[in-house]
Amino acid sequence: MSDHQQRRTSSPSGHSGDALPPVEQHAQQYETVRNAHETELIEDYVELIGDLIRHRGEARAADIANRMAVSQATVSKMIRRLNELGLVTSKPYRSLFLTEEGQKMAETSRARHDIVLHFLRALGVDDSTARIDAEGMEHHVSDKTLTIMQRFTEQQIK
Amino acid sequence: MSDHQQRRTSSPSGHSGDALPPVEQHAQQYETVRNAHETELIEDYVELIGDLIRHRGEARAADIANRMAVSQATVSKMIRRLNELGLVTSKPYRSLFLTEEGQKMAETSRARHDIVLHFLRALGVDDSTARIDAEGMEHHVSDKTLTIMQRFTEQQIK
DNA sequence: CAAACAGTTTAGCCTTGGCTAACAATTATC
DNA sequence: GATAATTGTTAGCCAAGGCTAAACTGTTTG
Repeated sequence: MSDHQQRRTSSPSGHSGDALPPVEQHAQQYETVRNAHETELIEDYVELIGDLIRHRGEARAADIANRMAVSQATVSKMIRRLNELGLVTSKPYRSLFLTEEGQKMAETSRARHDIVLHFLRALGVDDSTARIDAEGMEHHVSDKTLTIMQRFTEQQIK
Repeated sequence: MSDHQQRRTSSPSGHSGDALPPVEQHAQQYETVRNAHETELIEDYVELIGDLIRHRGEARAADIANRMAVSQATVSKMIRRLNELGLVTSKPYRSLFLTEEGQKMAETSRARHDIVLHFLRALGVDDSTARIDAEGMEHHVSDKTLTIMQRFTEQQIK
């Protein structure tokens, strides 16, 4: 037990910033972030594969490596994982396909990504900054917040 | 080279979603995210240590472990890294202190965190969701966007 | 003041996600 | 159609960030 002692009930001296959240809530914040990190990369790959298929007609490992700025070996290894996870199907030396589940994930990711990106632009962020920020943020925005962002964007446009 | 072939200049069929960004830009997005991930955890630890010191008078490994929902062994190992990075000083079995540099990092992180958190609340996100989202988002929001968020929050309040 | 307990550290393990180098297959080119 | 170039795979390395179990230190308390 013990979040150490509980002397000094309120904040000690006149410092800035909010109070510390209760331990359980605080712990949950960090856990949520760690969980997001586990799926994040997977989603990025799947999303990119989906985008490549949509925009170029096929997804090849070399393209993925280029666009992710990562070695082909890394992509190859990752594809094996995606296979094991049942997200893509692939025959050696051939281009990739998404499974049902993979397509669903790609779709969800892309939708989320778009909402965040459009939101940032609606907020007044320039395009290239918005793209970079969106890429990082998308995995950490809850559905609730996503909904609010979407509403905001629509209002801004109308 | 080659982002594979460039046939099909514009987007193929009437699909939704934005076009793919040019390879270099796309690659940079992913690189930025990867870089953020490297510093992210470090910043979280330093920020939390700073918060504990500010709010409780001291930072002990057990508190960190509790609040991060992580084992003490993990914290211990991390503290060694923070030491090597010159961010904290520690004597064995004693509580932690931030170096000059560590304090600067804690301060910056906290400021960023607060901006994002207050922004989300100003947007209309409920407190506990805002806290969780802020924790994940803070490391992926550029300075430019941060400025815009801050402006937004101020306007909302006034 | 000795024993029990709480806190810390160390050792050793695991998975992820990078990398390079070497090799294999496919595709393009002469 | 042989050879060169491109693309894909495999093997083996590394660091980061988790974990558990065991050993050690410091503090509290009977």
